[in-house]
Amino acid sequence: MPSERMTATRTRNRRGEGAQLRDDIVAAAVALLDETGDESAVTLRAVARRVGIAAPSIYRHFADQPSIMLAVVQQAFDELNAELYGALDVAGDDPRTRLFAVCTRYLEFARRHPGRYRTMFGGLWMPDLEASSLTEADLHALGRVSMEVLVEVLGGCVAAGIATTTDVSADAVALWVGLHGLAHQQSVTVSFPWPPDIEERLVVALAHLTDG
Amino acid sequence: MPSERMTATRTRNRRGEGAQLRDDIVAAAVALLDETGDESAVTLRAVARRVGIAAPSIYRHFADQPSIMLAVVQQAFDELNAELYGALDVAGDDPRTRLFAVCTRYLEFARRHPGRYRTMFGGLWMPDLEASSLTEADLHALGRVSMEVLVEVLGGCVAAGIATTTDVSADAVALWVGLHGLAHQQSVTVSFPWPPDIEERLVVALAHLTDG
DNA sequence: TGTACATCAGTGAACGCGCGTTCACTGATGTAC
DNA sequence: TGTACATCAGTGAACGCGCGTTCACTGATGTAC
Repeated sequence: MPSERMTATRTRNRRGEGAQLRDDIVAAAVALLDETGDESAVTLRAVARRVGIAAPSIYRHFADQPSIMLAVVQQAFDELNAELYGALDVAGDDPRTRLFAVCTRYLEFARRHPGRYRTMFGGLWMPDLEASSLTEADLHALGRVSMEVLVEVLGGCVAAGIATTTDVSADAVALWVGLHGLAHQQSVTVSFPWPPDIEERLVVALAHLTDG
Repeated sequence: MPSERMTATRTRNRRGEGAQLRDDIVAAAVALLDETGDESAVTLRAVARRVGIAAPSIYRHFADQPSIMLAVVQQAFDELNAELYGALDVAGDDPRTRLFAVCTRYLEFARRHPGRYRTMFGGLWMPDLEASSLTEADLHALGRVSMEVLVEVLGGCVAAGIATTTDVSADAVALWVGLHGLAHQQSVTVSFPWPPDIEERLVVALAHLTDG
């Protein structure tokens, strides 16, 4: 009889496959975050219950509780980056289509995983930089891919003559700011009196598109 | 000897002036939030320690712990609204100046009170609507003033012929989204590679200004 | 003016809870000889 | 092929802590008579 009520029953991993549990722990933390939308619900013990293991078992794979959250965030950024590249792959050659494909996919990610999005950009998981093994460069690297993709699609519009941007990288930042504002607010509130074309309005303005 | 170590010593209020403590409690909660930047640091007991009272004394003024947070958020929105009206009062008549005065003031508020800004728009304090006395209309009312001010200054630019907006209220929402994205990210990270003119870039694009 | 009393502002002790973390351990499984 | 042993994956009990909340209370202060 386990001392904590568990929501799952696991069979122990074979020798040499203990690392599998690490992935299960992160997945359970993500599930808790998505379901509750509340970062503080992702406690070490709640994660352990979810996975179906005893709480101390987590220490074989993570140094402490914040490390779990950090792993969740890093994985979430990887997923977001993959989504954006995926949108590019499917989008074809038209620069306007490519721009909107990326922006829409970004917003969809936030809508589909509001808890994760809020956590990624909420700053609460941010490690004490001196206490952690992460460098500030690592942190910036997490979001850099999104920015690179935006620079690429925005540059495509400029090259095609449908956007009047003179400083692509600065306007890519402005575009990201707009996307982030919309994504964040949508990840917080379900009911908000949005204009129906808020996304297009935002992207057209920030990308300085000249051609409908 | 008090049972909890306190950081302040208070003299008890005179009869009939007990309501004063309510303000002190909210002020202490705000101070904790501003200092730590962490909503979860604002516990009932931490607030009591900060005020210099015993923890149960709070129940004379708040039904429970979330009610404190709710009061903090409502007061913060009142402050933001006052700031925006204050910026309008000082700005004079030039519509471009008025637009930038409001936007700049909004961003300054977020930079000056990052913890409060994050809490206001972070959604975590949001009450269970059925458990709370607040209606959804009350919640929307909190942010409506900012939007009205934006509509006003944006409308002023259109009337003066320096902005090519056809739907002022929809573009005011888009402008707010941009401001919020910038304000939020700045309230989370101190080091971010912003273009130096990010604010102007954002406002000019989203307000569709035509004249430098 | 004096006194009994009601009210008000706030206290102190205690409760049960979930948390992160530690420690010594258990039992299955692969490996060396 | 058999067996001793090292390693690995994970456990169970316990710890101290801060939390939100409850309860019966205390002591000062204003008020009615």
